[in-house]
Amino acid sequence: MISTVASRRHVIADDLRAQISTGRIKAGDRLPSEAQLAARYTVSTPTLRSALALLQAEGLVEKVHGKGNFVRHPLRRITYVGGGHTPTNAALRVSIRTTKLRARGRLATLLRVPAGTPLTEFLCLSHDGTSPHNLARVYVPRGLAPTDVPDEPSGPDGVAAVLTKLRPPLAEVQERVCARLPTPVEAATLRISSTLAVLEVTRVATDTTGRIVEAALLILPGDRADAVFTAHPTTEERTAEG
Amino acid sequence: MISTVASRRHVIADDLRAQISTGRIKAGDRLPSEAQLAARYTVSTPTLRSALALLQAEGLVEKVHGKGNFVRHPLRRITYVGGGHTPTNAALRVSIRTTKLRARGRLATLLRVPAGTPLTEFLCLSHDGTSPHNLARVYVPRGLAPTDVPDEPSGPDGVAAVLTKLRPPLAEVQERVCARLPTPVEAATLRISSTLAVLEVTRVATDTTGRIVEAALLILPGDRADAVFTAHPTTEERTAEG
DNA sequence: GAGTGGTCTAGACCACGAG
DNA sequence: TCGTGGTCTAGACCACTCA
Repeated sequence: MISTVASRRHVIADDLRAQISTGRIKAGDRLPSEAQLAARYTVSTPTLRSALALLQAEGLVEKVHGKGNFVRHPLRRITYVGGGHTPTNAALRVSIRTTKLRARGRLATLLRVPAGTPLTEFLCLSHDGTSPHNLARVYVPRGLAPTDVPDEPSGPDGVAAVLTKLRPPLAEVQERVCARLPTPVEAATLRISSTLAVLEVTRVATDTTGRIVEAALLILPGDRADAVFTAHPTTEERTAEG
Repeated sequence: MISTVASRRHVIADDLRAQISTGRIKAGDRLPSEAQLAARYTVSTPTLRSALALLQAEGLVEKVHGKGNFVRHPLRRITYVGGGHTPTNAALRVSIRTTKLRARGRLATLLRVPAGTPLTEFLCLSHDGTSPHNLARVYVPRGLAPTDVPDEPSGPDGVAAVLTKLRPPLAEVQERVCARLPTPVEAATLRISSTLAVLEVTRVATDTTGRIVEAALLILPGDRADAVFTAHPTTEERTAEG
């Protein structure tokens, strides 16, 4: 066996987890201070903190510097639907920042354009209620639809319209998914613990001429997001693989 | 700004990371002992250890109790191809354990069968060289193809044959992907740090009659795995969404 | 300023691996 | 037995929040 006598932090984490899931500590509640908890469990503060770290990594507890440890609200699950469907989730509040830049390194490779190609970046942060729920960076070559992409799209609808215009000729959407820990910036933006895994979706859309018209990098918090992909092998494989 | 003066552990982690990526410390090498490193960086052991924890979470360093910290070999990337393709990767060594069990809770829901339905579980552990590279649990209702599923399939080929027999009538494959930290068992099985995120793929295959013929739970180590899904919206959406 | 978490120290003791 | 990592302690000092 790996575990000898179950380390103290796990015992404490299990106890707190049970109290949270049974409702003895409710969502939004502040936990007792770390000093109080340490005293209650008769452990030192570092040990108590390492127990809380486990709960943080599960997304169950959020630490707020100077205020305390809080039980997170049970969050609505996020389902990312793959296959090039437009994510027209009207319930979300989306803030978008548009930036012009030029393709470099990884981005140039993704879009299969030479380095230096002018791009438009849409940096989208979706909010569900008060908490951020996903982070998306969408890159579109500026040469593609120059008149369709205004410098300052009028809010979410503006960008949605732009993206929809790119949609009809789409021929292939490839989505690459990986799991990793967030970068410090991502953790701060999504307000998640830096020990909570994220789901990263890299989406590349190709039009009928084989040209890449969009690359998107989506970051979804792992505690409440999953991505769904549906395939119909019998119909699809006839065309794709004979 | 969040970071005031970049905590010591990050400075140390950055330094070690640079030494590893520039080749000054080579793959497979043992790092100096934690006590030596702590002395070199003039920090206490807990601080030094927390720096190593960062590298562990990235999959860059592996700790072996009683022996030391080792730089992991750059690992071949694993690409899981979605869409119901048979993963016929002959380069992998696969060990399979077959178990008979009955559907309960989550499994019954997944397979849409009543609780108590007899199932066959294939627990597959793939190895690429010496290190484990993915963990799969495949569940097939026993009532489906009773004569096709022998009690003890003769190694990988036996199971591959079984799974292939289930393939022709497949109508839909749905794959749900999420990111999370591994369970202690998964971490031990895959020999990864419990702070290294994994990619979990839940695959459900339906035949032409709408019955679920297979549910699979795949666990892929996040440091080297990603899943790829390809869709052809213009052809697919005509049939799926009109 | 009082209370909170964030980071770090200097050391103790235990468990594992190899000789 | 010895060197390694694994866990824990009892405090120190700093940074943030709020009154």
